[in-house]
Amino acid sequence: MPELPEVETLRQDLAKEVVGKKVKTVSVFNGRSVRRHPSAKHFRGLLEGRTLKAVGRLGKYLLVSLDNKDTLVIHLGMSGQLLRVKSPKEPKPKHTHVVITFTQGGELRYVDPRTFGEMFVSSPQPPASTNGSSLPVGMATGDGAALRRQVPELAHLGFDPIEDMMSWDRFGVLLRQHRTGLKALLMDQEFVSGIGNLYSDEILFSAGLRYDRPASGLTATEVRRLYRAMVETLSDAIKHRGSTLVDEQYRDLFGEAGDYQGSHQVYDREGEPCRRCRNPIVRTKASGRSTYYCEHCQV
DNA sequence: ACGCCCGCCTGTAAGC
DNA sequence: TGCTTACAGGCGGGCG
Repeated sequence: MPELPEVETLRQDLAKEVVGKKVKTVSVFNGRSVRRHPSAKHFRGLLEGRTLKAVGRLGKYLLVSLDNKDTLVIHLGMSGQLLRVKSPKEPKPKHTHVVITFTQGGELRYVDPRTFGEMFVSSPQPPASTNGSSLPVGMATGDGAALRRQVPELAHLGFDPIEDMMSWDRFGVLLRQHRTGLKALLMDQEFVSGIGNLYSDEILFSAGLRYDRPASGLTATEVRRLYRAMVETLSDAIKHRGSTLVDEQYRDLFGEAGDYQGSHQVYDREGEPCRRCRNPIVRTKASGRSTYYCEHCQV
């Protein structure tokens, strides 16, 4: 389940490996992976001949800038993987849905068993029209706003917790606008983008807050703890190149596993002792998702 | 506004 | 052992 730290790790790898490369051919083996396009041929046409200029990220979305102002958007969904391969002769894993070959040699492969992920080429919104008032309330100025103009399909996403820093006061104002439970709000991509089931549980443990605390009811101290926990947990996970769980298929661009799973405090640790107070970690259901927390450390 | 459920998918694992 | 069932969950949509 690639979330922000895993996607950021891939972004860094891609920036080193594919920027400057020119797309020679695109092969689509499963049209579902490019379902936003009328046809696989349409997708190929927008990509072939283009040079990759830069790799950005917004929440869980990878944004590969092309030399004609278009952007190749990649979302890994639940089980998506990107693999950099030196030789086309290397055996293709099952569920390889898209292969991009470069004129300089080598391939970028998109593998996705559950096909929840997707790739599409996006064109920037023509200027003129609206002002910024349609942007989400949480939007910081600068990069995030520019990315949203560059990729109109992602305009609904909330602020990126790593790219769009903000003051505690501002974060508190945003929290007070929602009566949702904290976990549901952290996972709401229109509020903040990039956090999924695993990191929401880790962040809330780090902040010492329960998953079902109403977002609008936090004290100033708790707002600061939550903001700090969010930024630090995600940053630590990026430093460790993300989480690869036993039954998860997340791998980096070279097929290597992440390293953060050993640092998990609560996720997938039902019944195991809390690393802080030794009480067993509790598992429950919240909005249909497995939720792990410590009854003693989180209030 | 918000909580909750479904459908989309496949691989894995538990249950009978 | 072999079949069926449950579970994993990102996201969009729908319903109460």
